[in-house]
Amino acid sequence: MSPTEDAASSMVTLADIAARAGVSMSTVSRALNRPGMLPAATEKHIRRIAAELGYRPNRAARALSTGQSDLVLVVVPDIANPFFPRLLRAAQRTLIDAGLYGVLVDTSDSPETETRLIREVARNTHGIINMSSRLVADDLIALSKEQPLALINREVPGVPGILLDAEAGIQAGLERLVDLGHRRFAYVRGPAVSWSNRRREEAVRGYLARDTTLGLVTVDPGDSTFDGGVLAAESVAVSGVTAVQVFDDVMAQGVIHGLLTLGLRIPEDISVLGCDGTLAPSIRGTLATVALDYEEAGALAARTLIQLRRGVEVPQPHIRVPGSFLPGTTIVQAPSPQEVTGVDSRADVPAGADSPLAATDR
Amino acid sequence: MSPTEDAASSMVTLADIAARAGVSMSTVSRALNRPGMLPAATEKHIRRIAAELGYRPNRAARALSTGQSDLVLVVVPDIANPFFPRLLRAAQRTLIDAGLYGVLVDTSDSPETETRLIREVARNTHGIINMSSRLVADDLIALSKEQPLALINREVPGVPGILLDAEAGIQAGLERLVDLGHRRFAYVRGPAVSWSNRRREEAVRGYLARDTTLGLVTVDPGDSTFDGGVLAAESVAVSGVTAVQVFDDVMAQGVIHGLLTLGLRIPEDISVLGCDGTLAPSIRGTLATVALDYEEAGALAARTLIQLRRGVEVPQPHIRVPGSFLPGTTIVQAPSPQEVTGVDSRADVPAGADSPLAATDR
DNA sequence: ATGAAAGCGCTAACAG
DNA sequence: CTGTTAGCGCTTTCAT
Repeated sequence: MSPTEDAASSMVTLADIAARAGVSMSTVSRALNRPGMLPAATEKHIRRIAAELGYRPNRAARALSTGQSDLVLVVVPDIANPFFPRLLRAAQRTLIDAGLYGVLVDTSDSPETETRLIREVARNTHGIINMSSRLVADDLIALSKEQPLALINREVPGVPGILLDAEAGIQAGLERLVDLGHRRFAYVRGPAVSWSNRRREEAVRGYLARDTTLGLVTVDPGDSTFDGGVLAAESVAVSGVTAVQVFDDVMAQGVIHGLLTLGLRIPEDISVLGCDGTLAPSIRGTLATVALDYEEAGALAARTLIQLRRGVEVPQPHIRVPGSFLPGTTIVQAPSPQEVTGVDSRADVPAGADSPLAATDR
Repeated sequence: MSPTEDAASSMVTLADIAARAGVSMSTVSRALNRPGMLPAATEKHIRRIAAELGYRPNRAARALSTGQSDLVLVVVPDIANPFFPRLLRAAQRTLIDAGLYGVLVDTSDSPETETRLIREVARNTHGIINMSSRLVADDLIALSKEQPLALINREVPGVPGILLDAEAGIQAGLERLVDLGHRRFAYVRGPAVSWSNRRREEAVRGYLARDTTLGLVTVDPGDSTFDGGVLAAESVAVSGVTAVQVFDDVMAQGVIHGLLTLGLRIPEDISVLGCDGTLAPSIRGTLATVALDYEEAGALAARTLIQLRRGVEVPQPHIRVPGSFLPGTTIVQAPSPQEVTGVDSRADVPAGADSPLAATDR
């Protein structure tokens, strides 16, 4: 059979059912939307007829009447960034199960576009799931006062947020590295504006601070891409570290590529730890990384939003979904001590061609 | 400023503008929706007031009145499959520019779910973009009679479709391989149901048929994943080929992994050519592949749908968007002839552990 | 327990 | 050229 009813039956209206059942429209409406309000017999009768006729509510009419849409705006800076698809999938499935529909909007990483599109689209939605928003906190707070708003990877006071927190995974990875004899580490940064980046650097810094014999160098590439990683590799190479934690997997691939090009061996000379687990399904068993629970986080965001739509106060506004260490072949025993070179300048230096020098900062 | 108007002003209605402008609602409606119908002066005046008040149309009301929604259903088998995000992004941007909104639905690769969700959601949308649909042709034909329908990677008679056609890229890649001295090739298949897979195999077969000295072996893994690729590697290894075209990049990574595990060298012993270019932004410069133009295809699908919504007959129902060969380090000179082993069984054999034997089929 | 009726915001005849 | 009017399909008082 055809996947939708034919044109005629898809236009079945409450009035049609009412006529057929010999009751009024309001009765039909009640039977369908307020289970238990009517005598069980009539309710069942009406529901049967509705089913027979293949009735599907006209959402626009309902929205107009109630002033409440079943549309949820889902905002993403870049759908093609492998960080988002699994989140989207989980959120979308949860929404569908609740009878809600997600309108997907890609903001091209631009706060202006984000503002414009939200303003344009949000008029006709009820609820927003905003992933890795590029807006400033104040805008998000203001937005959350107009409409239910659930954030992903933003920690804004008073606004519910789901946080994909790599800390535990990063620290487990670092622990493994320390056990393997590594003492000098680099962290290659991601986008400065990103909550994830700040959080990850904190995690690295926090873990290494436990032991004063451990050293950290941070590298600030211009660009959080594969190419940025390639560039960052120069700084990593001269920094004398034996292990590097990179902001995400794509950059980590760039770092590896860059290090190999510079004549270093991976992992013999330098161990590399990525983050996100986005490449795992495609290129398994190579890059050690931190796997994030996208399914859980996406579903949580949707569930939070559904609560907010219902007017339920969300008790715990910020939920952290922990990531876990995913071993790989890019991590091995630290090279023997005499091969390790120390560095001791102090300021962070961008990994540009001119100043390919990284610096210790603790 | 806040990204949306405040609650009060976001509820500005046509009547408000009419009152403020001292005209009737219909005049306002005309000024806003039928540019040029009114005297330029009044139109401008009304538009100014509307802008001042921060008017945003209530789409539900408009939909109810016109019987036409500005929602477009976008159906995808699996958002997390890297084949789709860039298509989605392009389609979504084109839709937004046309004032339309995409409701995203993921069918979990299941035709049943696809049918159910389309039936449920399509009632309230006008137009469907269906990517790599799992439905049978008849269902799609039926669906296209109820609502504008644009397909991606499905070739269904009478239904407009955009086809990401890897043929040209595959053939350019094969040509390169032939120039490098390769004579015996394998094709590792993707999902049997997939249009892409059939088309790609055809492309390989068609190209190699030009020269009777060229041989082809096909391998049928159980599963179109990284692991399927690993399994397929066994058959590839024993087939005596020196070059292999794999259905897609993810499987190609699996094949490479499998071949390496079996002790073969890549690319010295076997050259590998992937397809899709999905891994290119993350792992550049390694896998030779066929880059597809997702941006063009996604935009074309959206534009086609927009035409259909306007009642415009689409002249050329099936548009092929050609892919192009993307060189990589997995392709080199064929090993010297004496190293090459021939195979000459004839039937396709699944690449299972029990029968790790591939077969020549032309 | 059920029906009648008003109205959500907008569009589209139909008048003037 | 512009205003009046009647719905679109549904929910929701308010009566009965």
